[in-house]
Order: sequence, then C-alpha cells, then structure tokens
Amino acid sequence: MAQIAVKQRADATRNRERIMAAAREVLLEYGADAPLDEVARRAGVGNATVYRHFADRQELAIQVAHSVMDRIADRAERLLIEEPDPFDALRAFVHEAADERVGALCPMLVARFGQGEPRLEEGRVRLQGAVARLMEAARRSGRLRDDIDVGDLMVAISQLTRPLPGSHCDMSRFIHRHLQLFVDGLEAPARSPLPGSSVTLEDLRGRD
Amino acid sequence: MAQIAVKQRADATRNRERIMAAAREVLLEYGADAPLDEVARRAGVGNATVYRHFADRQELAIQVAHSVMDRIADRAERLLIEEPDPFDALRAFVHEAADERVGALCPMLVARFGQGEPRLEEGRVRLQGAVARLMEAARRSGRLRDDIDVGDLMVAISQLTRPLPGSHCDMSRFIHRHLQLFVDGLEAPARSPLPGSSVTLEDLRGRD
Amino acid sequence: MAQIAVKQRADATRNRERIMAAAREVLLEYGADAPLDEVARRAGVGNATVYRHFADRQELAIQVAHSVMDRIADRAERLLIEEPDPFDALRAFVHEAADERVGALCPMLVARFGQGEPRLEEGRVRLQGAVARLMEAARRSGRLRDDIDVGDLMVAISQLTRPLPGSHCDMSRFIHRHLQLFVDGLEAPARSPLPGSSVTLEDLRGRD
Amino acid sequence: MAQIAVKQRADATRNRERIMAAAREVLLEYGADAPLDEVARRAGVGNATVYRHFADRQELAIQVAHSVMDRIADRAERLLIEEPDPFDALRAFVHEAADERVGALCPMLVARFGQGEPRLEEGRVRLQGAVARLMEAARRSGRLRDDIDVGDLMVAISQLTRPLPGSHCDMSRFIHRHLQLFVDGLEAPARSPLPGSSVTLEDLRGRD
DNA sequence: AATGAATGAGGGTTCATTCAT
DNA sequence: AATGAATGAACCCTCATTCAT
Repeated sequence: MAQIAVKQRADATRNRERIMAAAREVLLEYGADAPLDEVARRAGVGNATVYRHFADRQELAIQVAHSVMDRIADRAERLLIEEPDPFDALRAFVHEAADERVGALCPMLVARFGQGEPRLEEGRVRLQGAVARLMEAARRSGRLRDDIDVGDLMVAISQLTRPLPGSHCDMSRFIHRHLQLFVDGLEAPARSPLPGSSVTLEDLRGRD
Repeated sequence: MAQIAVKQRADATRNRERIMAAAREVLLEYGADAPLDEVARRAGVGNATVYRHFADRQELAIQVAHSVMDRIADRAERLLIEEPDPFDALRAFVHEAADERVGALCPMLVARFGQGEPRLEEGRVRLQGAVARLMEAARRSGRLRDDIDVGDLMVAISQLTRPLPGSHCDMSRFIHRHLQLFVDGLEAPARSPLPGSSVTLEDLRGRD
Repeated sequence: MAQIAVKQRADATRNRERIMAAAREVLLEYGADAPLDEVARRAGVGNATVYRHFADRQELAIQVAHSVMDRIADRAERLLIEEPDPFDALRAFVHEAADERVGALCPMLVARFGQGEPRLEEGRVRLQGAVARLMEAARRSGRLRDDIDVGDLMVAISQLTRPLPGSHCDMSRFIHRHLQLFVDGLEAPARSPLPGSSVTLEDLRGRD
Repeated sequence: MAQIAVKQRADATRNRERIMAAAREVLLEYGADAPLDEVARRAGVGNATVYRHFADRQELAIQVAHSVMDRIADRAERLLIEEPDPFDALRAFVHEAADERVGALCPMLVARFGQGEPRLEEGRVRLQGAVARLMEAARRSGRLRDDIDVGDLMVAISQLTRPLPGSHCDMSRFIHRHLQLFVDGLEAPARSPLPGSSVTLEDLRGRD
C-alpha cells in the first residue's frame, strides 16, 4: 500500500514536471494565450491532468514565471560572487536573463497575472534584490551611471527580449546586440540626462 | 444636394477615422489578434461597421500600419532637414517614433500581414530609407557608432515602446528613459563590440 | 411637376422590373437564401431600393413566384387550346414548365413563403386549374392513366427540375430526359398500381 | 476497469451516432450549408461535441454520405441476388433507396464535398457499380428500356425524394407514387425517345 | 491520480433589415 | 424615390474548463 502511494506520488511529480516543461515551450511558442491542450499533448498527458496539477491557466503561468525568476535570481547572485568586475557581472546577467527568456515568460509576472499573488511577489522581490545588489556594486565600482534604477533595467530587459509579435523566429542572433547596446548606454559617464522617472510597481500594476 | 452628399460622406469618414484610431489602440494592447469587436466597441460603432470599412482584419491592420509608418517617415525626413546635428536628429526621431507607437505597431503588423502586401512594403521602404539617411548623416558626423544597422534601431524602438502586457498604464514617463539609455549606447565611440547581426526582414517574417 | 412625377414613376417601375429580373437570376443561382445585396447589385440599384419596392425577402420571393406561375398557367392554357392531342399537350407543358424554372423558383411558393398568402394562393389555384383541365382532357383522350392527380404532377415536375444542391451546373441537358421518363410513366395503360395517395395542400403546408 | 472503459466508449459512441442521425436529418432539411448548431441541438449535445467527433462540416458530411451510400449499396447487392426478376429488383431498389434518403443526401454531399475525397469516391463507385449491375440485369431480362444510364436513375431518385423545401411533412405517402410513376417510365418498350444525355460527374461538380 | 469526453462562452464574419440623408 | 451606411443577429469554429468514469 505505502509503496503504491509512493509510486503514484512519484508519477504525479514526474507529470507535474513534464507539464511545466511543456508549458514553458508552449508559452514561448504561442505566447500567453497558448492552448492548454497543446501543453497537455506535449507533456504526454490528458488535458484534465493539467488541471489536476494547476487549477487554471493563471496558476500554471505563475509557476512557470516563478521558476524562471528563481533561476535568474540564482544567476544574479552567482555572478555577484563569481565575477570580479561588477559592471561585467551586470552585463553578463543581462545576457543570461535573455537566454532564460525572461522577456517571453515573465511579462505576466509584471502584469495582470501577478496581481497580489504572493509567490510571484516573493519571486520578484528576490530577483529585484539580487539585481539591486549587482547594480549597487557596479555603481560603487564607478562603471554604472547613477541615474538609473532597478526598474529601468528589469523592464528594459523584459521588453527587449520579448518575442516579436506574430513572428516565431529565433531572436537570439539580434537580441544580444540590442542588449549590448542598451548596456553600453548604462555605462558611466552618462552621455545624456535621463527624462522621466523609473518604473514603479504601480506602473506595472496598471490602472484597472 | 451637394450638402447632403458631403454630410453622408462626412459621417462615414468620421466613423472610419474613429475605427482607425480605436484599432491603433486595440492593436497595441492586444496584439495582432486583437478582437475586432473591441475595436468596434471603442470606436462606438457596431461590429459590422468595421467590416463595411475594412474588408477584413488584414485590411484594417494594413491601413493602420501604413498611416503610422507614413507619419513617422514624415518626421524622420523633417528632422533630417531641420535639425542641425544629425545625431540629435536621430535621438529626437527615436523619441518621436515612440510617441507615434511606430515601433509597437509596425513590426507586428508588417510581420503578420505584410507578406507581399505592396502598401506595407512601400511604407516600410520609405520609412527605412528615411531612417537610413538619418543614421548615415549621424554616422558621417562622427557621433553614431558604425557597427549598427537600421534594423537594429527599428526593432529596438519597437520592443522598448511596446505596451507592458496586461498593464494599461501610461508608459511615457519611463519609455523615454529607456530610449534615452539605448540611444546613449548608440553614440560613438562604441563602448563594446556587438555580437550577432542585425535583424532582417526574414526574421520579422518568422519561420512558419 | 406632373411630368416629373410621371418620370419618377416610370423610373420606379423600371427599377422594380430590374429588381424582379435580377431576383429571378439570383434566386436561381444561390437558392432561396440568396443575398439580397446581390440582387440589388445586379439590378444596378442600391440595396435599400429593393426594400422600398419589396417589404422583405418574402415579398420579393412571392412576387417572383407569382410571375412564374402566371407565365406557366398561360402556357398550359395556350397548349390546351392549340395542341390537338391533349397528352402531347401535357407532355409539352411539362417541358415548358421546366424551361420556366418552376422547380427552382416555386418550391418557395409551395412552402414557407406561401402560407396563407392570397396572391400565391390565387396563382396556385389558377395554375392548378389549368393543369387539371389539361389532365382531364388527356384522360378523356385515353392516353393518361387515371390513377394520378394534379398534385402528383405538379410536385414531381417541381422536384425533378430543382437545381442540384451545391452544383451550379446547367441542368437542361438531363432534366428533360428525366421529365420525359416521368411522362412516359404517366401514359395509359398504367404499368403498375400506384401506392399511397396524391399530394395535398396540407402536405405542402407542412406540420409546423 | 474494463467496464469503465467500455462505458466511456459507449457514451461517446452513442453521441457519435446521435450526431450522425441528426446530421442526416438536418442536411436533408437545410442542404449542405445546414447549421451545425442545429445538428448539435437535435442530437442533444453541445455544439463543440460535434467538432470533437467530426473535425469540420466536411468530415461530418462525408461520413454521413458514406454510411448512406454503403447501406444502400448493400441493398442493391442483396436485391440483385435475392429478387428473381431483375426489373422488380430495380423497382424495389428505387423504393428502398428513397427510404434511406440516398438520393437526397448523396448527390448533394458528393457534389459539395466529394472533390478528391477518397472515401466518397469509393462509396460512389461501389454504389454506382451495384446499381449498374442491377440495371444491366434488368436490361438483359428485356424489361428495362436501353436508352437510360445509371446517372439518370440516381439523380432522378435524388430529386424525387428530396424534402419539399420549408415543408416538414412526411413525404413517404406520395414519394413512392412518384417513384413508381418514374419506374413505369423506365420499363421497356420505351414509350418515347429521350432527349439530351445522362448526368455526368462533371455535372454534379458544377461549373464554378 | 488520470483521463477522454462534454460543454459554454467568445470572436470572426456575413447578411437581412433599418436609418438618415 | 433612392441610396450608402449602420446594425444586430446568426453561424462557424476554438478553447478553457468541468464532468464522469
């Protein structure tokens, strides 16, 4: 009996992971409106099994976003420790975040899906903290201009790495160019004064 | 009699313009698959009226994209003439393009609906030509790094100015910051070598 | 003033006729659900003009059917007078009715549209009377089997000459073969006893 | 376990059959453009259930047509064997075909959906073959006139058995009369020469 | 726990009919 | 009288979600 229960749980866990992986793929390909039946198909499970593990599409999206944020926060923390030059670390972080498809998978994080969702809030706080520390170190090293904020960086990465709408191409060839140009613009000394002010949480939450 | 004819046409023309304006907004918010019923709702007309003016979603999208491209090409050409410093002209262009949402709308619509559509092709060629001239002038003035291409600029503007998904906030406060940072990265001398290569039309068209 | 009024009425009459002619064509091509905008287009008038002349699609259909029935009744009456052999007259009538497209245009008459519509009722009565006289004469001449009724003939003609659904071909090549075979079956002496009973008005009216 | 599996399948199978039956009726009444929502309504299922079982209207139509053709081809083959007199067999076949609505459904569906559809082609060939053998036998027995072709018979059955448009009456009482008259016309010796030529597949396919 | 089946709601598009000029 | 424009309702099809086994 116990064995059976254990075996079932192992199967279920495996299913859960396959669904998450499939969801990542499918969300990347189809965008936020991806058909969940396609997720189920690729995970090799029945459609209803997706719902057993994730109450609805929001729940699934949240968990995918959370796992992506978590991985990126890991990287930020590791780079802060391992990379001697903090500005180089920041630059490397930007490119690695792109490779994790933060732009494709986490816009839902900054937006509607995340409204008051504690897990995302927690992931965001952790990620933002790690990036803030990276930026602080870079700023102290004198290579990062001091008129920018974490929000500026996070949103710009997210935007620059978002899939081109309607175009399912591999963007890696040029995304890293754009990120490189953007990071060049972050380097001190500032080449121009910045207008406006940084993105705030209220901006992300929107007005409705 | 003439008055009557004019007035009828005026009503229809006004509807047409309201639909175009609504479509601009809705396409920005929802992407190329935006519900046309929402366009109709915002334009304050019945859904079928949209179809009276635009045979299908492609026709509507093409006309929206064309009008945006046209307006922004106008600006590029004017700036090239009126602004004494070509790099300043380029910077001004980037900010003005953001105000016209050219970046957000056009790549999306061109990618989705532009296949062999002569009106879009013509608009794209004209816009790209104007921007190329701006960049060429800036490059000759020595202030624009010479390892970037028109495609890099156009797509980066596009991405940085796209609405945050699900968030209906006014982005102008921080979009111009991000653009400013990006343009700072474009200034000569280049602060880092660029990886990859520029975006091509084939990229926009996607792989399927 | 009077002249203007007369001229207008003449124009209107001409429009009415053009609409009827166009409706005949379009009903033949598209069936009973033909788009009225197409009728307007072929008549060379605005769509609303169709509605000025015919309150709705039923009104238009009724008038078209009435005119067809009228023409066919004319032919039946003429054949009764002019053709020496009454069975030959009946056979000729069947083929001429096909040429008038009675099968294509009048099923809507015998059906939905005609419910309690006095003009159709009148047209039907007149046509049925003329055909009954033809059949009576043929029966008296000894060449028409005497176990069939007007309803049998009218419905069979209508059915055999209806357009093949979904197929917009010219049926004249084979319709007349089928009619010929059917009329051969009407000739006395009867080659087999007939089952059932003839079509009644109640049948045509349906049960709902 | 097996029971469970069987029961699930039994439910679905039952729905499938109810949909097919409803489709048969609805296609008869409304033609090839029948609203599938009406099919669903009569089958007592949700509209999407129709699409779960049949990918699109073509698939549904094809399966309906195929099943009808199959059943009636069975009958033709059985009659050829069991009925001693081949002309009587042919006459019986005509009446049985009417009961299966083969005439009304199949030409319609073949014409509209049969283009290069192997299942329909196969069904049509089988049915046509069986009828051809029936006719050939009847012709050899000397009771069938020899100037008619399979196409003549099939299309005439089709036309004579189609539901009266807009009238939901039970036609069996008089349809068999009309068929009987038509078959009387097929009997040798021919009472009149036939004009035109037989229906071809190209006729069914129409000109556009 | 897992699943195939069922479903209702939503968006695109067409068309009969009405409105305003 | 005539018309172009507007509209809402209908139908197709897809998909997120629920149900029953």
